[in-house]
Amino acid sequence: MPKEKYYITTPIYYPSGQLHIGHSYSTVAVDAMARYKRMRGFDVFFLTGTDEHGQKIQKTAEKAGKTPKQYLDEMAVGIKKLWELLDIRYDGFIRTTDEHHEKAVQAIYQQLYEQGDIYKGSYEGLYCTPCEAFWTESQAVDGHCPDCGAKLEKTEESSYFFRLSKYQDKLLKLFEDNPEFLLPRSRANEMISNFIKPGLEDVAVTRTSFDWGIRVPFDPEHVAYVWIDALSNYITALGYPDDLTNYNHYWPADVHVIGKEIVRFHSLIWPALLMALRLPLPKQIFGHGWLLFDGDKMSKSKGNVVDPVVLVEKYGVDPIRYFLLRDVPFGADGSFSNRALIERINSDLANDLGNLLSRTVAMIVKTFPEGLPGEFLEAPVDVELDDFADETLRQVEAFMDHLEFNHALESIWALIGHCNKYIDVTMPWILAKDEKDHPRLASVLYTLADNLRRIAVMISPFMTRTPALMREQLGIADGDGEAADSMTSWESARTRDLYRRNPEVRKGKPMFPRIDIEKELASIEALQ
RNA sequence: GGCGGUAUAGCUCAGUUGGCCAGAGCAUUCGGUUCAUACCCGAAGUGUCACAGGUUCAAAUCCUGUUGCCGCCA
Repeated sequence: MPKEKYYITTPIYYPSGQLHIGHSYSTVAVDAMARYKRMRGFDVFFLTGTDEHGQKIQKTAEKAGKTPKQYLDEMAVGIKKLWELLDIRYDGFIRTTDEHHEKAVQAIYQQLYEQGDIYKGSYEGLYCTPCEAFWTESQAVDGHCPDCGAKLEKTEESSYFFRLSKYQDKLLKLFEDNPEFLLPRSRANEMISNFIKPGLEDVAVTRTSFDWGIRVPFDPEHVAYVWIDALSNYITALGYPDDLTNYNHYWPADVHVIGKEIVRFHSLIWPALLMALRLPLPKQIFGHGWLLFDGDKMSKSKGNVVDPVVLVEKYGVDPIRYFLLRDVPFGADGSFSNRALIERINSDLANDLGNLLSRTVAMIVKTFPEGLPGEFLEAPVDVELDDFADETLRQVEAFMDHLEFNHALESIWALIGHCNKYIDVTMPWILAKDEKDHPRLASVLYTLADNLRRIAVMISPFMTRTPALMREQLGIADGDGEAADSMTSWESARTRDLYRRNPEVRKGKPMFPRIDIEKELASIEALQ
């Protein structure tokens, strides 16, 4: 049976500056989902990339004394390095300056123009001369530029428009017929009452005020302006319109994961564009919240941008991935702070998971240096813990269906808590004292080790290094191959009692050393 | 200004269609334990559920108004 496909995307990021923890957040989330689906046997295509045109890129490059292309090539290298650092395993990385993409965008413009979905008009707005940018009435601060503060002038510019208004009724129907098309649900209400119902206006899709962009084929004075160029990446990355092999296989996307600031473009303009092109629509758009810093929006001007590279170097990939996915309810805004991060690391990773592994392995090594014996005496508490793990797995799967990463992790940690409690109840250190209790002790330790094995599988979509570290100590083979797969695949988490007899258990270093929070915060403070 | 969202323990948040003394995790305090990364287990809490009215036998949950914060306004 051929595998079912799963196509998931991140936004394409705008590299006018270094990416921060907020970008990492979207990408880590998509990576976790992609890893999960791969483990569930899907044929996954995970797309990410960069949006490389526009005036801001042009100016940033100029300031750096580089050509846009030079500048962008360097940025793209940096971004790929960041994803490598965070163990992001994407299948495609599109740059909107890729030759294929540029040609595809031109073809799309041409088609839309020919069929009358794009027409010539003029764009009126408030223009800021120093910034060379247009602003709307509402964006302007007292008639002045919100960026530089210069006085704005009313200006008109010739522009081509996309007939968004024509698709108004179809869009309304789309939202009404598919309550899961745009999540969270509140965003859909916003789109309907804020935009669709008052009446959609056509959108300007070309500019003449800058030239770092894709030339519009039917009018060389104009370059493509963001929407069509950026949004179409989701299909051009699959080869559309020339090479349809991947496109036919993967499109439509199963989910576009985006930040809430671009919900409007993805849920209105993008479907309308696809309708105009007579292509299938994505199944779902998920607009997640923002990662705030101490409750404040991150911005360069505030100087509170959190650099993911620094965090990973300091604390490791898995703690950062864990924090992002656990602490922030996907969909709502979350808050990053050094204190919150360290508290999570200490309580969840060091105390709960790390210590559980540590105490289990230590007892096995101490009492059964030759490995767990084949004969042991099972008790109802053991079965009860295994049942709990079964239920945990079911919950994790249900939560993942709705991209509720934080809840999935919460469930797994409830199982970890249950294991710690199980140790208290069974009191293995007492059993160790008397040799005649050793069969019972073997069962207790076996139950713990087997559940740790299952936990290692369940956390695999979220944490990329920890499962291997756990298996190493538990004496479970890792890596590819059937032998390893039987203990590490998602399906193996469904099955209990897989942990072998006489494993080569060895004590390792603590996976997550406890951090002295006050000292750590003080040293961070000192750096600033 | 318009539309929408949100306001619950020190912190981060759950609270389904209104119904037992309002919950979880973390942090705090106390007790237990000692296999373990001074960890784990247990207990104790603390709350005018933003404010003011209203509907109801009954509201954190519905309605109205006010205030704070947030997003969007092509």
